[in-house]
Amino acid sequence: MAVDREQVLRSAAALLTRKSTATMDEVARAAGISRATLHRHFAGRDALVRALESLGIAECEAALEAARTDEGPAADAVRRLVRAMEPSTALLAFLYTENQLFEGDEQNEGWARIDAGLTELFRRGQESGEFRIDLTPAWLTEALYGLLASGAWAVAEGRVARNDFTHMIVELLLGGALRREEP
Amino acid sequence: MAVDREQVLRSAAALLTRKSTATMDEVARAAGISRATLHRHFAGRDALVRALESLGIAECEAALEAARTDEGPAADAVRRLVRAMEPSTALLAFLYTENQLFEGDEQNEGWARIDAGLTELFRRGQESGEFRIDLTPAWLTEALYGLLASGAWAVAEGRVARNDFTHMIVELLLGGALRREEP
DNA sequence: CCTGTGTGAGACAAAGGTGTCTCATGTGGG
DNA sequence: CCCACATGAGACACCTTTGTCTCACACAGG
Repeated sequence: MAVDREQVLRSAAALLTRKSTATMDEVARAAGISRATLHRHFAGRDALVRALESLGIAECEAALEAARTDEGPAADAVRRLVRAMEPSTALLAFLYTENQLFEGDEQNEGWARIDAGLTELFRRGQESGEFRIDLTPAWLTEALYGLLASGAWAVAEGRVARNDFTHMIVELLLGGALRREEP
Repeated sequence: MAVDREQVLRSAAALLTRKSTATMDEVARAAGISRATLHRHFAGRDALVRALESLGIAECEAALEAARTDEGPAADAVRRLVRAMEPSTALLAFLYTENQLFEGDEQNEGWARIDAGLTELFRRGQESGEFRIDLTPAWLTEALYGLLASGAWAVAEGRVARNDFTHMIVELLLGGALRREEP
């Protein structure tokens, strides 16, 4: 029967997130297929990583779309966004640490669009007075990526409950660790 | 003249942070020495990574010590800690993403001590009422690692000014992105 | 029933990285 | 001045991974 391309990418992402040096053979076995079949669907390791990148970009853009980041209070938009991104975090954590993607100094333009969307959201929050202005939108964007990766990693290692994922990330990103008098 | 072992480790960390798959030859050239000499000082790639791990652990423990995390308000202790860790963040960013270190499922006990120190700091902050209690100490510890790595990455890419590093991380970790009425 | 398509298993050469060795060089200390 | 020692350069075999190929098999559709 025909191989489910997306399911292969899913298992590859899960494996590569844990062990970024996994061989094509390990990736194939993790997907329950043979190395030959894996090669028939993805010309090589590069093609596989590029396909994972495309999948990650597509899911990020879908999440940005679904979260309607240009509507309502920016804080609520961030909450919707993180919730929408949650299923993709394992994949994103892998891609975030795969700095090899930028070696060709020509990073996929999809990332630029996503970065722009996130930066715009934080900028909008600053303009509306919701977010503080001493933390730049670029840093908040970077921090969101980092927290998503950390969260995915912590969940995978069992240090954080999967159910708390969105809450932990959103609350830390928006509210910080300090306790406040008024909610 | 004798090779400066620490300087070799520094340049190796800087290179491997950018390109974790760099070969021994690339590491050697980045350090300005030959592959043969690199091999004389570090038996192999594993030994090199282990040495980097030991260096990272030593610097983290030194930072924990220097920051006196058990003294004064926990928030101030976090500020001192991040400031003390700043010079080590490039190395830490590499080690944080080098999940291969835990393959032998026997992670260096040094990390356990550091984790314990950080967790204890956040726990103390919760107990004193400074930190909110809905974010677990384990998650705050993980988030600190993630933000340090993100920050190091953002600085290396030029997306954040190096001078703002400590401020960006501490303020986001403690205060979050939301603007507050009272300082 | 037959055929075509997709798959698994294995063989194979090529490429790249690794670890070890030798030898020449250059430098600092005695 | 001379010697010991550390280094650089290169050669070498070995190993792992990769990419390709072949062949047999299973299964679904005609």
